[in-house]
Amino acid sequence: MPNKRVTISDVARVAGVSRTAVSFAFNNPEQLGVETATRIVATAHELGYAPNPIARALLSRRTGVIGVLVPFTIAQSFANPFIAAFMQGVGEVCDEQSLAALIVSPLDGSLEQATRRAPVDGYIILGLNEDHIEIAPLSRRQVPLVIVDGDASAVSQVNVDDEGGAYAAAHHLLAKGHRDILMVTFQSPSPAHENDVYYGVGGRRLAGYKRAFAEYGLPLRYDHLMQSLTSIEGGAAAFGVAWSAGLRPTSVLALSDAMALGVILQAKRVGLSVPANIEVIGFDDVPLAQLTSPQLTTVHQPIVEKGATAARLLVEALGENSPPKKVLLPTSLVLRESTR
Amino acid sequence: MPNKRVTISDVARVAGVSRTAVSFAFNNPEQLGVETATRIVATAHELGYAPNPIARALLSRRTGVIGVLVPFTIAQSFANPFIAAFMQGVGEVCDEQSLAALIVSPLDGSLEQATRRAPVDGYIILGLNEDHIEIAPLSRRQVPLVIVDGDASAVSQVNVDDEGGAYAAAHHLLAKGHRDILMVTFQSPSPAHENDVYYGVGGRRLAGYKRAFAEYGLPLRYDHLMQSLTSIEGGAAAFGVAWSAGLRPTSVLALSDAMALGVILQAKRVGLSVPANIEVIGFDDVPLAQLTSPQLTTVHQPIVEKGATAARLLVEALGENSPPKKVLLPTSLVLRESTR
DNA sequence: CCCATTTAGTAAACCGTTTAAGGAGAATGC
DNA sequence: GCATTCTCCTTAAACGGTTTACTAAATGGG
Repeated sequence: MPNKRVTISDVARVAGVSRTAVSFAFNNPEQLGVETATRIVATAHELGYAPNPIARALLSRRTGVIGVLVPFTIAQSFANPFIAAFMQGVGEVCDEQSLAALIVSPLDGSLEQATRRAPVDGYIILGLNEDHIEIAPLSRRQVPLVIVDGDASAVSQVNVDDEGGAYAAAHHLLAKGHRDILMVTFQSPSPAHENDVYYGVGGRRLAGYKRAFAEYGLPLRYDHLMQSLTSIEGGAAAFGVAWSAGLRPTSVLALSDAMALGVILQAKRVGLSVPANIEVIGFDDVPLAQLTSPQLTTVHQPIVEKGATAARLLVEALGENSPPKKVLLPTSLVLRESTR
Repeated sequence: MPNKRVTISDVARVAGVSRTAVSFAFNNPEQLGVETATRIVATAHELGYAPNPIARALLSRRTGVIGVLVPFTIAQSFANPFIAAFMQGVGEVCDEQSLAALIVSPLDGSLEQATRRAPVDGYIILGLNEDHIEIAPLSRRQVPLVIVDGDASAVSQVNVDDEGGAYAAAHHLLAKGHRDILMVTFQSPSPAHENDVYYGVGGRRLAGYKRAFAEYGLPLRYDHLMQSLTSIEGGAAAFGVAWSAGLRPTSVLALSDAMALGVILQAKRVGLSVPANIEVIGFDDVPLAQLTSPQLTTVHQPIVEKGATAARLLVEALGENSPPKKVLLPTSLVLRESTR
C-alpha cells in the first residue's frame, strides 16, 4: 500500500498556489515573491516532495544517463576486466559532467530490443559497426552514438591500432625463433560473411599476426587457431583442446588477456612452466595483467583512455550539430614475465 | 539539426489513424482489424518509429532500472574489485528479470542530490544505514530500498558476519603467537558520533578484532591502527607511514583486500618478504585475491551472492506490499599464501 | 425486421513536470 | 488622472505515450 508519491500538485494544493508556482519556487524563484517562495519550499520539504526525474526527462529530452551497449550479459560485463577498465574511463567523464552510465545488455538476445527500453540519451557501442543490423535502427532514429572498436562514418568512432599491436606481438615471438605458435581467438559477433574470421577487433588482430608471419614467409595456420570464449575459462579450454589434439606449441598468442591467463592456467595444469616451457602473449593489458604470477606479457591498449575518449565524444554528440570525429589510439607490446 | 524523433503522432498521421490505434497495433493488436494493424506496423517500421521509453516510464511508473547507491565516484566504483563482484551478483538478477542496473554516485558530494536525478525504480544502498541523513528522504518518499552492509528496520537488509570473520582472522594470528599486529583500516562514512570508529562495516570488523584480542587479555592498541583509503595505494601508504613511524609489526590485519595488497606491495618495497617476514590477512576475498602473488589469505564473504540477494530483495520490494526481510550471510577465513 | 452483441476504431483523460502567454493589481511616469 | 510598466501569480499547452470510455458499423439471433 505505497501511498502515492507526493507530486507537484500535492504541494500546490497544500500551499494554496498553482503547480506553476511550485515549479518556479525551485527553478525560477525570482519569478515569485520571497514570502511565497519560501512558504512553497517549506511545504515541499514538509511533504517530502522531490520532482519526478522521469517527468522532467520527458520534457527536457535529457535523462542524464549515457548507455554503453555491450554484447554480454550484465553479469558478464562486470566480471570482465576489460569492460571494467573501459567503464572506469567512461566514468571519469560522467563524474566530471554529472552524468550516469548504464550498461545495456542484449534483451532476449537482441541489443536492438534492449535499446528500445533503456532510458538513455545516447550510446557508446562496443565492438559493432555502425551498419550492424542491431545498430542501424539507432542511427536511423538519429540517436547520438559513438562506435568503439568498429567502423562508422556518420558518427564518431574510437579505435586502437589492433593490427599493429598484434603484429608486434607475433613479430616478437617469430624473431625469437618460435615457429610452433598456437593462436587462441574469440568469435567475432555476427561476421559480415560466414566464417569470416577477419571481421571486427578479432579480425584486425589476426591480420596483424598474419602480416608478421608473412614477413617470415609463413602462412597463418588455421589448424593452430583455437576459437573459444574470451574468458579465463575459455582460454583454458582452448589450450586444453589443443593439447589433447596433440599440439605442442612453444608459444601462444592470445587475442585477449583473459584468454591468455586461462592458457597459462591450463598449461600449468598439464605440467608446463611459463615462460620456461612455453611463452604466452596476451592482448589488452588489463590492470590484472600486472598482478598475476607470472605477470603477463601483452599488447597494451589505453583502455581507460579509450573509455574516456568515447564518453567525451558522446557528450559532444549530445550537444548541437557536431561533426563526427575519428580517434585512433596507439598500442604497444609490454614485455613482462610470461615471455623470456 | 537533428530532425525531431518520430513520435506516435507521426505514425498515426501517416497511417491515417488515431494515436490510440498505433498504440494498439503494438500492445493490443487484437483490438484492431488485422489489415489495419499490419498497415500501422508497416508504417511505423518504415518511419523508424520506436516508442519513447521515458514517456512509457512516466505512465507505467517503471523504468526497468534499479539503482545501486555507492559512496564513490563512478570511476572509483568500476576500479573497485569489491563493487565489481557485487555488481556481478546484482547483474545476474537483472539479466534474469530483464532489468538494468545503474550505479548512482554522489552528485556534488551529495548522494541525496544524486537520487533526485536518477531515473530508477528503487535502490540498493551500500554501506549506509536506513536513517542516514542522505538516505532518510528516500525512505520517507517510500522509494523501494534494500540496505546492504547497514542497518534497517522498515526495509530489507543484507549483511555478512563481519564481526565473526574479523574475529577469526585476528584469532588466527594471535594463536600463532603474533603480538605485534598492525591494523589497517578505512574511514567509515559519516559516523554517528565523531571519532566513533565502531560505525558501520569498519566498526563491526574492528569489533571482531577487539574480541579476539580480549580473549588473549590484550587491548585493541589504537597506536597500531592506521587509517587510510580503501585502495591499493591507500594500503601501501598506511604501511609506509607505520614503517616510517618505527613500527615493526610481525603481521597485518587489513580491513579490505585492496588495502592488504597495498600493504604487501609496500612491505616488499622496504625489503620484507611476505609471508616469511610479515604475515598479512585481508578482508572480502575479491576474485583478485586468488590471482596475486602471493595469493592473499583473507576473510571470505560471498560478494556475488550478496549482490544477487540484494537485487532479489529489491525486486520483491518493487512488487506489492512485501514485508522487509533481513538476510545475514556467513564469512570464513581462507588461508592462502600471505600467511604461513 | 428489430434488438442485442460484437467488431473496429476514436476521443479524451492521464502520468508529473516545465514553459509560454496572459492577467490582476500595485507602482510609476508624465 | 490615465496610460504604462512592474511584480507576482495563474491558465493552458506541451512532452509522448497508454488506457478508459464511448460510438458507429457490422453481425447474429429469433
